Amino acid sequence: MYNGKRNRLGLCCIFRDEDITFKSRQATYIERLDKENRLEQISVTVLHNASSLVRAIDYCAMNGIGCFRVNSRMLPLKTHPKLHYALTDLPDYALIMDLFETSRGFARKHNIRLTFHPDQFTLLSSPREQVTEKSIEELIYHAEVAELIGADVITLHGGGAYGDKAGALGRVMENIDRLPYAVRSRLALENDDRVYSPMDLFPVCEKMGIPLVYDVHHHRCLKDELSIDDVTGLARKTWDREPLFHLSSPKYGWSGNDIRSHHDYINPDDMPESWKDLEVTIEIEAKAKELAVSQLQQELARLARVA
DNA sequence: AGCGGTCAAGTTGAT
DNA sequence: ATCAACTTGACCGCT
Repeated sequence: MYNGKRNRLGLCCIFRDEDITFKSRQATYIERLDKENRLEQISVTVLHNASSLVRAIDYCAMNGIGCFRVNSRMLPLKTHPKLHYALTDLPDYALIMDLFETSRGFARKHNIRLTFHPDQFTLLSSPREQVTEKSIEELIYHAEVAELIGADVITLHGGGAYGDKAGALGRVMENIDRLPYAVRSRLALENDDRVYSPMDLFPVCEKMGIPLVYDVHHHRCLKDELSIDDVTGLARKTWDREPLFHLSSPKYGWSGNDIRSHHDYINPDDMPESWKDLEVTIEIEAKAKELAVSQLQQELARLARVA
């Protein structure tokens, strides 16, 4: 860990300069192949991704990065309605499992926390049962990979409000009760920047025993009556393990007309002072990826020396 | 090799 | 009505 601080910074999904990549496949292309070729193409892609995951964790270990968020497309098209497959169907199944096992062991050895953040199509608030069913399937897929590689968090947003926040959150709670243990034990809810503030989500978190991922940038975009330090304290209490927070800086500054889009780097002033000495994981959502994490590590270390 | 159009999926709010 | 934004641009066909 850098500078003796107890918090750890996390890198999200991809690298900017480092030659570590994750691939995906397009459904329309795969669909045109016959069954054998479909599995072959997907297998090669998954093998590449699993190998990149090992390298990503290694990079984090070598660079004092304590957390890595894993791309949801690790197993591309795994939950596609027509193209879905089982890991055991893949020709490179054994190799892939070896690499996942290596990832898990490596992450544990170097104390690198692994997380997931499923995409915007995964939500538990929709009034449409079909959407909910697909979402639960998607969550089960994430949990399957999470078990294999040893990831402990799957972060979701509240989703839409549909003109009735209380009703939507009611559905979220009902649907959390439908989740299998592998999902539920990893699920966390994150405040977003236009619908659900921390204040909106705390009651759900409390009732359901689900931790809150506190995104301070979103909170600055969508304020409620709670201060940053209020939410920091309340969010920490929702975790029975190390809390997970998110941090980013606005691309055009706080006085720009779009404060929501993310900057390439983090302005250290945007890091809440109270976070600096907490034992928490802070995922860095910045376009420059590993360069942004590295720069923030250095800035924070420098500021700590000055102070 | 490089370029432009396209990509499975949901919802919101700006234009 | 269209589109960008959201946790991440990457893929594919054509030249």
